[in-house]
Amino acid sequence: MTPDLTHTRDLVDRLFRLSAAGDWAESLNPTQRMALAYLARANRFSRCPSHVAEYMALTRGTASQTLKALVRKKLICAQRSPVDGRSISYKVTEQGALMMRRITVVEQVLQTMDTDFVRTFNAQLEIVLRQALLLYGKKPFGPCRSCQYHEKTGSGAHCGLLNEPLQAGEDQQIYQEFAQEASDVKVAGA
Amino acid sequence: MTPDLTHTRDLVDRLFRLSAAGDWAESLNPTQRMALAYLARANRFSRCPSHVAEYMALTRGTASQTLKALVRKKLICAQRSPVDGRSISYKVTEQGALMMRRITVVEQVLQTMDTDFVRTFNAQLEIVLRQALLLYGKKPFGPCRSCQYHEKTGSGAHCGLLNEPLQAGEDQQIYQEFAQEASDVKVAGA
DNA sequence: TTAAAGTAGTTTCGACTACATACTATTACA
DNA sequence: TGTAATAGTATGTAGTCGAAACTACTTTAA
Repeated sequence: MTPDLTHTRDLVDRLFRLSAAGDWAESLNPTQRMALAYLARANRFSRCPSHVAEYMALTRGTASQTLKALVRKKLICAQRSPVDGRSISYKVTEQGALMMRRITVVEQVLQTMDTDFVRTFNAQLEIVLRQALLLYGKKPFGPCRSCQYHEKTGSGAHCGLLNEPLQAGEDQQIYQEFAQEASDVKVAGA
Repeated sequence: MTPDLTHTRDLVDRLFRLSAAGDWAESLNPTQRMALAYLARANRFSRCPSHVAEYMALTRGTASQTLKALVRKKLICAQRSPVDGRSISYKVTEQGALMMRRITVVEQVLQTMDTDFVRTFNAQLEIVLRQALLLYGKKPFGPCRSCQYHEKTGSGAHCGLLNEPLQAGEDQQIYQEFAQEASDVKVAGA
């Protein structure tokens, strides 16, 4: 019997909505929370409005609005790029970082579960998301370190795409220009 | 190494948002789509505003608004209960049913994947969702048929909780008063 | 070298989600 | 028979969301 795909879709929807409803917090709605969480995890090349939009599957206009709301609440602050006059990068403030310490619903649920189970669940979600991104012509994301342009140097690391040296710890952050090595790509259904 | 729970949460969020963005359709936003999909799958005892609210993890007020929007668009219609003067049940119109035929993003993605993979993914999502519902004191849902109050009779089936006979096919629909048998509950991490 | 095309971000508009809160009908129960 | 519980709704505030139009830079190519 083929599985009911509508049911699977339903499960994803409900899990998200349950978590969204539970994570509404004092003046921080699910959208704002996700944008803030992204900024807190993205490296310094990936914190522009268009990156947030791409990551959250929003239009640039919508992302711009949400970012403005976060600035109003002093959870992030804007920094103009010295290189490109059009570009703006957002940085999470201390207040914003503090906000991210709260444990969310999904995390709380997963804490009660077996480590192996979580690992498998994670891997499966990644496969499905990767496939979805592929189907929709969107860029994959990942930690800088596992990008094919990541180069180890004597003292630290270097980005071969932007030709920029990387600071310590930066290679663990999410990177927009991420390009996965072919050998790393997992095959669905394995 | 313990898995990164924040990352898992992120994956759920992104998968949902990607699917939500892709499924925006002519005058039908993701919330309305989900409410309509629920009504299309719920049995006749489970199509009230409060049921929709419970299922979608919304307040009754918000559910009421969304339902009103669907009525405006003639995708559902209201039916007052003859038994309880407070209660209203919504029914999907033909136009609404037609709208539900469209294949959604997640379904499209899963179609490209291995059947066994989808089955496993499904089971895992169910385990996580069940745990989340439990943690938040929410009711589990399921097809009428697998409810502990479901009783087979000679000609068809009967609901032992509401003491109502069930019509043909009705036992495949989603049921709000669902009570799962203890032996059916899957254990996480298996 | 400058005009056209492209890119980054913003603004505005209209429709709507979402919560909280307060409110109106019922219906249940003590 | 009155209070409590339940079902649904209205209202107000905040903010999401896409579409489209717009500003201000940057790249490209003639």
